Amino acid sequence: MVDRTTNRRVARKPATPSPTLQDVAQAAGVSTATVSRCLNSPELVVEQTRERVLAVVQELGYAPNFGARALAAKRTNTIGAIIPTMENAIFARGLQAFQEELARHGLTLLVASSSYSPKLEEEQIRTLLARGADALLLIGFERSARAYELLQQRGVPYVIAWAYSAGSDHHAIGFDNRAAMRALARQVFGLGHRDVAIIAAPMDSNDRARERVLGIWDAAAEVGLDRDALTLVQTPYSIENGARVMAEILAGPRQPTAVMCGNDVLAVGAMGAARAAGLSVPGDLSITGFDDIEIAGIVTPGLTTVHVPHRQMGIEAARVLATLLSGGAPPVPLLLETQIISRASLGPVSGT
Amino acid sequence: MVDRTTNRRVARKPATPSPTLQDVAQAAGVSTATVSRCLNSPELVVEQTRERVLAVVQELGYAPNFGARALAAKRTNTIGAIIPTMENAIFARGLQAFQEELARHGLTLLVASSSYSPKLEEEQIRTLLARGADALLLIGFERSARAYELLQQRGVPYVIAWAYSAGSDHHAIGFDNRAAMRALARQVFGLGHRDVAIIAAPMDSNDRARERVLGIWDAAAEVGLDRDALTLVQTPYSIENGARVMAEILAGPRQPTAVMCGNDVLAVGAMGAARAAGLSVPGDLSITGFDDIEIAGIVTPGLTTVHVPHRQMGIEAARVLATLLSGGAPPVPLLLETQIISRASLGPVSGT
DNA sequence: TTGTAGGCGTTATCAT
DNA sequence: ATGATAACGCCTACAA
Repeated sequence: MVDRTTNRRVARKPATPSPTLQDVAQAAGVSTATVSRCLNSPELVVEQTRERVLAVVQELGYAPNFGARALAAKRTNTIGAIIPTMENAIFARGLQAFQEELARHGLTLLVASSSYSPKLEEEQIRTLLARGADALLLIGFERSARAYELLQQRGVPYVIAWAYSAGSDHHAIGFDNRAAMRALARQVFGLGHRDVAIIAAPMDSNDRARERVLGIWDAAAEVGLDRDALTLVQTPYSIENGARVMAEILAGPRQPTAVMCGNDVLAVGAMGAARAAGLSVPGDLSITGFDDIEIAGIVTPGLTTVHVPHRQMGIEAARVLATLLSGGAPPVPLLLETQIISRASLGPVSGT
Repeated sequence: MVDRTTNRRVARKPATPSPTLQDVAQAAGVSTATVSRCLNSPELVVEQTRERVLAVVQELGYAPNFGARALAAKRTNTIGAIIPTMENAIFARGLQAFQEELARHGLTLLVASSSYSPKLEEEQIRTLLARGADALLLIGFERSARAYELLQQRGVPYVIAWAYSAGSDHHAIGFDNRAAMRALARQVFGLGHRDVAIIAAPMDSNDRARERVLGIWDAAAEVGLDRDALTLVQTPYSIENGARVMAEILAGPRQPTAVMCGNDVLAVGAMGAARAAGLSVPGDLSITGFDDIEIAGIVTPGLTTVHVPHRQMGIEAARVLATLLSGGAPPVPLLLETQIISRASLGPVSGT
């Protein structure tokens, strides 16, 4: 394939196309049906034949053609997942665990990302279904009615993760974003903070972001603070955005004593900006995050945040789908526990 | 679909299966061939017919069946990418850019991860090919001869990224890991460091990791240091591993004045551990990374590292594949420039 | 236990 | 410009 003289690749189409079931069958001296069985229901074929066939399969490096298989069997053993973004670590760990558990059930993962856009998400759902995904993992409840209709109409099982709602009709596996953030906010207010700013992700079309802000407002109300008393800025998740917004807040008229961020990525950025502005954390300013991703424990000071059981969520989600696909009893929505991780970034309001 | 009385999902298979070309054709009063043409070569069908057909397509929410299409057309407009891991941010940005550029060419991305295992990578190659990937993105040169044979035999175009080798037969788009790390190491030695430890990723089956260590050894030799004089520890990429290994080094007999890490993730972990041990960076200990991912600029002190043009690499890789697929001239391997980013984590050796 | 044969939804080649 | 129709590679009753 390579012309060694000029050391340049020779563009040429395959001399050897992929071997097919036919090829294997012929080489093994059996019918295609038998080869197919060897691969899909080995127990139906007698040991001797099976061994011979599998040897040929090995030798030829045969791999079933996915399209053909999907077409004939009407299932692909493929699970599609649509996550808002692959850029930061938020979903990475959960997805990894999801994948590992799927593999344990003989299922393959197909990932797509929606960039937090409902329109794009719907498109991705369509794409994944056309690609033959047998089931889907979706993040959060919020999406167009059309998207839900599409799923129901096609009868595709799906599970919603990263969010939980008690009375929901959907299979869900997640945690209570609002309650978790409320608990954290109580701590913040309990330490005497009253000038609190919120850096959240864009709340339209992101129920998790919204729920978390609601949690803060809940706690604010408990100490008699009006929600309008809290500065609220929305910006897409990224370290840079967190830093930029924090700089803007610090340049603004009201200096908060604490900044609660919608997630760790924003918080880490905010912390960087605060430090760059010469503020000490938590001396001059307390900062909190959400998620407890790896960097939360690495930054200085350590970030006080809410631990989310990402891996467990991924594993449970995979199990739910596996159960659904094998016709098992539809499990009940599962609520996982979160936990406040107290590190140094949150301290009492500085005495003035 | 949902029984509102008990508020429990009713498990049932679709009343409405996905509409097929047939359905559309029938509803529009044309043949399936015409519908197909409307979708794939609209210019071949007269406007009036086309409009009618497309209206029906809309109405029925028709989406072509991927498997059937792949089977018939023998191409999928899908590009497979096999990256070592999705867990950390190393490949995230480049992959995102890759994806965006692919989309611009009407191509879809399919991601698989190999967990840094050559065996798994080969398996993934097989899987992606079976799934009909028209071309592949691979990371680094090192893989089994079998894997390369498979690719050549099938005539599947592929491009290798994150690495570069001058005399290579492969389409590659990357940077010189060895030279880049050598340049950084020269700075380290230039600042007077002689007790230098290396925290690298496992070097078997990871040419990037190996090249980077070689670069350090190159520079060491230039100042008359034997490579054995440098402590070398290998550990998989993760913040936690970086921290653990650093702790071990600090507990060991020889205290380095500088630690060069194979990438930023390890470096950030190492920095955390150093701080936890009460060392000041760079006062007591200098630390360097590689990649220049986001956290490098966020940690305290900022991490001195090598900037890799991830996005550009992703974009160029996508262009190469698009060109290859459209039968264009095979481009020559492309070498991108890296750049040393000097932040605070690297300082002169403390005077004793 | 194994083989035969029909069909899955598209594309593409011929005709018309 | 459009319509028949033969592949494409595999699965799965059904038969033997």
